[in-house]
Parts: sequence; C-alpha cells; structure tokens
Amino acid sequence: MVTMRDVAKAAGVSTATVSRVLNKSGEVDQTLTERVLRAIQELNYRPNLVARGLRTQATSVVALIISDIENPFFTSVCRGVEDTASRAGFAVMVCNADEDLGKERDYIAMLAAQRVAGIIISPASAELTDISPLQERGIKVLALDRQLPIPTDSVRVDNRSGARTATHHLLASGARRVACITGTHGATTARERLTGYLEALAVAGVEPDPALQHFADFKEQGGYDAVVKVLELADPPDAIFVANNRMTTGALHALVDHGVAIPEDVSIVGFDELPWADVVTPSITTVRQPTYEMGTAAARMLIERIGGDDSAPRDVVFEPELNVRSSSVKSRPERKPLGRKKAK
Amino acid sequence: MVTMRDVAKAAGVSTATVSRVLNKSGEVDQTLTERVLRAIQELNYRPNLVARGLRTQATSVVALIISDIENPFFTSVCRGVEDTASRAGFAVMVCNADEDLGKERDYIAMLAAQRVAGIIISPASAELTDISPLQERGIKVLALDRQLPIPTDSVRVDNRSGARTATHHLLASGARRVACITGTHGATTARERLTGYLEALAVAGVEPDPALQHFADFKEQGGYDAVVKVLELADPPDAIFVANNRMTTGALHALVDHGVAIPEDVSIVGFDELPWADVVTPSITTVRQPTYEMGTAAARMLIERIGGDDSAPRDVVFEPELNVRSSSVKSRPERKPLGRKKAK
DNA sequence: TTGTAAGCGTTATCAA
DNA sequence: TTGATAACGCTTACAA
Repeated sequence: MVTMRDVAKAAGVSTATVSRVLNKSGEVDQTLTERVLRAIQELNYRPNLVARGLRTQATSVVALIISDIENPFFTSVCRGVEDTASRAGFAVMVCNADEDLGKERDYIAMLAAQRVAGIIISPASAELTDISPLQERGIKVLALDRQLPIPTDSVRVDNRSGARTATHHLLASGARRVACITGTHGATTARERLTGYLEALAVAGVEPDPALQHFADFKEQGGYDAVVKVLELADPPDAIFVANNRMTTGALHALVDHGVAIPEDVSIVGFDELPWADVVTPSITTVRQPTYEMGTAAARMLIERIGGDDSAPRDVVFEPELNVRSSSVKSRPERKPLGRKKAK
Repeated sequence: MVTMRDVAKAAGVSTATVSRVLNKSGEVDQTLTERVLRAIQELNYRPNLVARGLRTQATSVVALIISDIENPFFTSVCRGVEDTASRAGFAVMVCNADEDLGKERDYIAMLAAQRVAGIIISPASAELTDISPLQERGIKVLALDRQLPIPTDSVRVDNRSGARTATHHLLASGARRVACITGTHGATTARERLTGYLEALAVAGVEPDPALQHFADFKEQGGYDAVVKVLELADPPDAIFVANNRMTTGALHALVDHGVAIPEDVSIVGFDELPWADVVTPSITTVRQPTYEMGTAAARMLIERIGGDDSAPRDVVFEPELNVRSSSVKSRPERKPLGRKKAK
C-alpha cells in the first residue's frame, strides 16, 4: 500500500506539496511538481478515496436506489443517469432495494454513512420511505418515478394522463369492459395509473367495476394471476390495461395459456415500452415513458444541486406517449405496420 | 453531524467505550452499555462508515461490475448476488461498465480506493481488463460470465456446449445452412459460442461458411444488422443461432420486418432465456443459463474468500439447457406446448 | 472494566 | 512557494 507519505519521501517534499499537486490547489514550483508526478508514476500511487472522503466530507459518487433491477424501465433510466453523471466526473452506484422497506433503509443508511454526494431514489413507499439520514448530512436527494412525503426534486411521468389515454384508446377501439391491473398499493405510480383509468371510464360514462381492478406486485407473476382472476369472472373483461411492463408480460402469458384471442376476445395495452412489442403477433400497444431522458434529466438536476444550487425543489413531469399497435384495436383488423427498417 | 465523541460525552464515557458497545468487542458494564445506547438513540447517532473503513481498512460492501445493465442476464445474476450477499450482511453496489474499458478502469480504481471487501466482475475484455489495483490492496475478485487473464475464482456456463447443442438441434430439425451471430470479439463468451457452433457443424459434416458468421455488439441493433446482412446473401441461411438475448430480439425484428416466416423459411435459436419466449408465436427456442443460481454461487464464493479462504482459485461451470420451442422446428409443425399454468 | 492516546491517509491552516 | 501540524471520526493497544 503506497501512501502520500511514500510519494512525498520519494520526491523529497512534504505531503502537503503532494496534495497540492494532486488537487491543483495552490501554486507549486514547476520542478517540484515534476518530481512529485514522477514519484507518483514510479510508485504507482493511487490516492485513497476513503481518507479523502473522511477529510473533505464529500465524495464524487452518486447513488441510485431503485426498486427493481430486473425491470427494464429502471435499467434504462440507469443508463441515462450514468451517461450524464460519468460525463460530469461522478461514479454511479446502483442499489436494488427490491420494493423492500428494510433493504431500502439499510441502503440509505449505508450511503449516508459513505457520504455519497447525492442520491436518486425510486422510493419503495410514498409514506414510509425515510430519507432523513440523508438530509441530515446535507446529501442531495432526487425522487425518481415516484414522489416522497417531503418536497424534494423529482422526475416522473404524468401517470394519470398516460393511463387515461390508454384506457380511452381501448374504449374508443371497441372495448366495453376494461380491466385495470395496477401495481403495489404503496407506490404512487400504481395509484395514479388506476386513477387515470377511472377518469377515462368516467369521461366515457362507463360504470367502474371493482372486480375488474387489481393491485398486483409489478412483476410477471402478479400480472399473470390478476388476469386469471378477471378471466374467471362471470362477466369477464374484453380489454385490459396493465400498469407496467413486467406485469404486461405476465398478463400476455395468462391470455396465451388460456387460449384467449388478442385483440378479438380481449384487447390489451401495457404501460412501459417493451423491446419486443413489435416482434410478437399481434404487436403490443404500449404507453411509452421516455426512460433514458428521465435518467439524464434526473442526473443533471442532482448534479446542479450538488454544485450548490439551492433554489426551490423542482418537479419535472414528462409526458408519456401512446404507441398504438395491434393488440388493442378490435374494430378494424390492423395490418402489421410496414416500413420499419431499424430495430428498437 | 453527531459523532462518537458526542455520544461519549452525553453518556459520560469515553469514545472507546462507545466503540466497544457498538462493535460488541470487549466487556462493557451493563449500566454503561445502557447509557451509551440511550445516548445513541437520543442523539440519533449513526457511525461514520468512511472513518471506520479508514481505520479498519475494510468495508462490508461488495461490488458488481457488469458490462450491460440493460441485459436481463446480468440483472438476473444481480438478484442472485444480492440475495446471498445481503443475507450475509454485505451491501451490494452495482456498476455498469458498459463494455467500455475506460469506464471499467475508472470503476475498478474507485472501488479499490473505496476499499470494498470484494468484487464480482464481468470483464469487458479477457486480455485488457486490469484488476491489479484490486489485487494490490488484497481485494477479492471473482470473474463472472467471462474469464480473466490471471487465474481467479470464476463462475460461468459452458458456452461451447450450449452453442453446440443449439446448433446441433437446428441441424437435426431440418436446417441445412445455419448462420451464427455472436458477440464482440473481446468477449470470451462470444468466441466460445462461435466455437461451439463450429464444432456442431463439424460433427454434422457441414462446411462452415464465413459469410454466415458475424460478430455483433451483444445488443438489439447488432443482431438486427447482422440478420439483414445474411438475408441479403445470394445463398441465405435457413436457420440462425444468435449468441445472446438482446441480439435475438433484434434478429427477430429483422426477420419480421423482412417478412421471413419462422421457422418455415428461417428457424432460430437464441442464447439466454427470454421472459416472453412463450408469449410470441412461434414461441422461441432458447439456451437457458441458470442466471440466478450463478449469482448466488458467485456471491457465496466471494464471501468465503473475504472470510479468509485462500485455497486455489476455483472455476465453477454451469451447464446451460436447451429449451426447445417452436421457432426452431422445421420438420413437424409443433403444437403450442400445453399445460403451462404459471407465468415465468 | 474503563480511559488514554496513537494512528488510518488525506486536506487545510498556519508559519516560515 | 513550501512544510509542520492539526484535524476528519473511528478502532485498538496499552495503561490504569
């Protein structure tokens, strides 16, 4: 383990001078600078970031706490965060809290203790997630996808609008009984998407049926089970709005397993884009979120905060976009869209 | 910022005693212990892990450096690593090197400087990835999915065997000209899967055609472009073996866009399981890797090393499994498999 | 059983 | 411009 002392000794200077050379703080004589740099090179010295962090009370690490690392929505956001953050000289650490409040608390504690510069979090719960350990230490926090009880910067999409558009589209395309499979109760996104669905029903003058509304777990199995339940109803739905990508996959599995024709028997729209939406027959109508852009926006805002910006918290809301494909259009049997020459 | 000193003062003891209580090291009087615990509670004290790490030269963090966070293979492995590691009291940080040697080097440097306890890495390059900064500091390293130049613990699948089985299956199912779309040159997995493909051809007495072999980028676009190239050949293939999940998605896009019938015109087998392999028509034949198990095995081995195990490096090789579905069977038109009652 | 004090590898404040 | 030296918050001999 070669330390700054070793470098100083080798270069015949003090550690203070080595530090100044390293951080380009203060003026250092040209000759000494060269001696120091050579010593660093020869000894293959690497500064100890733990010690530096202890001394400066700051690191150039930002963390990303997500609730499901197996969900393409989050991994795509990750990419956006990372591209922006690493360009600004920050390393990104991803922590998977897995919708688990306990794990989330542990990660928050750990990151607070590690003195990361900032964190982007997709909270497991709107009410119960506690970011006070971070705020106490002045660590900047940005809420992603979901909001927090305390006002903080946030980046998300207009979930109600997206759900409304999707539901409206199903009704307009010939559906009359639309089911809604949304996520866990705790997540604001799940509740907002349900609200949007209900709003669209109201606008169309359709009486909502509680039997058609399900809270599932945001994963494949949850989507599968919920669909099985609504299919077993005496009066089953002729359309389903599914509130996220993984549940949509599960829902499709269930429909296929039960020999349900899509969209003739049941049409379907899923929230979140699917890489394979165009590969399947019928192709799947989705509500696309601008995931990558959300990631870059989140990183940019967080880094500004770290840079000292202390203006009022901002809430950036992106607009999701309905991508109409074949799974949702009952009336006129659509042809597979032509002319695509590029993979997603 | 409340430190150990504050706690000590509040409890009327020394920091040494507080430390002993905290770490359950040494015997501490019952009364004092209680006073300390109460002070900790009242002041809401949180130990500073940076300082502790500086002092003990160790942290209970393991890092995972992966080459593509958008690839479900890696995210599933992550889950395995995390479940095992967090049960053993380790936090897991995921870093996305993105097949980029520069980023990878930066992350290695950073993690070395942070003094993580160990890292699991899927190296960007078999030859150029340099883990010496880690080894110099005694940080345990395990290679995942791909191997390293230096002997280290490793967890991977038998890529040659998987590719051989897939290719053999295509030939046995009626294909006569099989193309192979593999990953980047740098990755051992890409080369091994190509080798397996060639071996299967050799066994079947089929002359390999370089025009049917492509190195792509492990992503959708690469798979798409490669398929377009082989389709434009004067003598196009009647089957394709694709060496990973994302490229398989791209390959399917290309086939669909070009109106190619699967499996009648071209049959296809993809390496890596796809969550939606059963949802599409035809369902997609895949070579499944036991991703989650690989993650748990990797974490277990790494943690044993951290615990002091210094036996010879182990190379754990899992066997991939061919999952025959409809996309690969030309001869007898298969019925959709029945009896599945559970989503993936 | 408890406290004192010496580090861990940096950075920053002084004097020189 | 440079160098002692005192923190940063913690753990751990060693002494009491």
